[in-house]
Amino acid sequence: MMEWNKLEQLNHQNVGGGIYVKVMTDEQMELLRRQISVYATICEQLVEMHKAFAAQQHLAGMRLGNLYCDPLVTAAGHKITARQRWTPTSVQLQILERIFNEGIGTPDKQKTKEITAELSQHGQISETNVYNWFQNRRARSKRKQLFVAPNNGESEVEAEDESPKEKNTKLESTKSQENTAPSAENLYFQDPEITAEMHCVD
Amino acid sequence: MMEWNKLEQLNHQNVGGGIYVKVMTDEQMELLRRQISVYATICEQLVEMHKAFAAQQHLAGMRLGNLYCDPLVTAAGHKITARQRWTPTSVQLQILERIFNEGIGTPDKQKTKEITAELSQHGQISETNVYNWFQNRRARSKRKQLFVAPNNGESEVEAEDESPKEKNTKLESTKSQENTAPSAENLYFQDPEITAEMHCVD
DNA sequence: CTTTTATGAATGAAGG
DNA sequence: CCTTCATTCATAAAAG
Repeated sequence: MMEWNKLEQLNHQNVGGGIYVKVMTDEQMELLRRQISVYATICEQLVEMHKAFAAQQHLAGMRLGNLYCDPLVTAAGHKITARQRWTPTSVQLQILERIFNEGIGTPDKQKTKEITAELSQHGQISETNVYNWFQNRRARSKRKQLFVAPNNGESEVEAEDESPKEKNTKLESTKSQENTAPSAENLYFQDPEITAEMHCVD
Repeated sequence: MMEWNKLEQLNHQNVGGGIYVKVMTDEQMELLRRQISVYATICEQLVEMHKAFAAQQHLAGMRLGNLYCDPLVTAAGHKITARQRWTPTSVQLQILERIFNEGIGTPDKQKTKEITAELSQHGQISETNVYNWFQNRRARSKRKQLFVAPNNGESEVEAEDESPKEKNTKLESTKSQENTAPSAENLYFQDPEITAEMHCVD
């Protein structure tokens, strides 16, 4: 497969002392991840299909057992495609949190650059990371309030909270879009449990 | 299996200009090849098995075709979960992506209608969806550049791109949309290039 | 090691 | 067109 040959030729980098190593860009990494993932999905589909056929008629003759058990595949299959993600260091987190609180919440493009610059002194980080962080922080902070607000207030339910329980409720804000699937499917949606399972499947 | 996060930590190399890139050792490369080839083999075997079953009896009910062609059907035979919002099928995505790249970026009212018409042959979709998609695609592609642009360039690490042609590649065909469980069947049949490469892996 | 939770990232849609 | 919000997905970290 040429792809790798090409890779080899194009991605040899002379690192410092004159040693050549293979280098992959994020894009290439992503491509690989996708390719593998495609196979993983195909395998799953085929396996399911086979099960269906086999069950439908007791053709237990051809077992897939050995295929499933291949050490290289089981469990490893999908993990391979795992993708890395940024994780803020505690220092970075403190700073971000501080900025978020004092901050007036809306870090514009310029501000983002500054923040990124400051944080990069404490570890790897990119502007995108900062951008996403604030985006998520804001969204989640807001969502938390929604769970507290609906309550008449007074009493006690202490703000703080994080009561993890109700947090994951299903806001069934199903505003159906034009393409929502047939009504029957909606039933599935009502039950968080099932939904969760389905997510696991894919 | 090998974790990428670890890879990232251990294999980040500071190449010349201070840019970090991911590096793979020959062993890791080899491991990847083996893993991919395992999938390739299993897929082939499963396909063969399925053909055998299918031929053996015309199971009208479960057509292989349906599974492969309907992007909405997921692997496990699980019904598609109703979505709150439109999600392009992989076929639609490919087309959109293609139009975006070749296209001159500004789909006017008329153009949008045409595109919508074409895409609706591959799944539910509305003009609004198309409109939003291009809007977002453009905006994000642009933002990404801004985040990257400030980069002084320097070592332009790696091969990647720079295909002299144009910068469409650069945009973000890069990391993108692939979060959704890839509809394997579609990619499989529609991207011969990838398929071919993978078969050569071993 | 497996399950659960927290959270980084992706993306359709809405606002301005 | 650009920015922001809402929702979802995947995964690192934490819990069991």
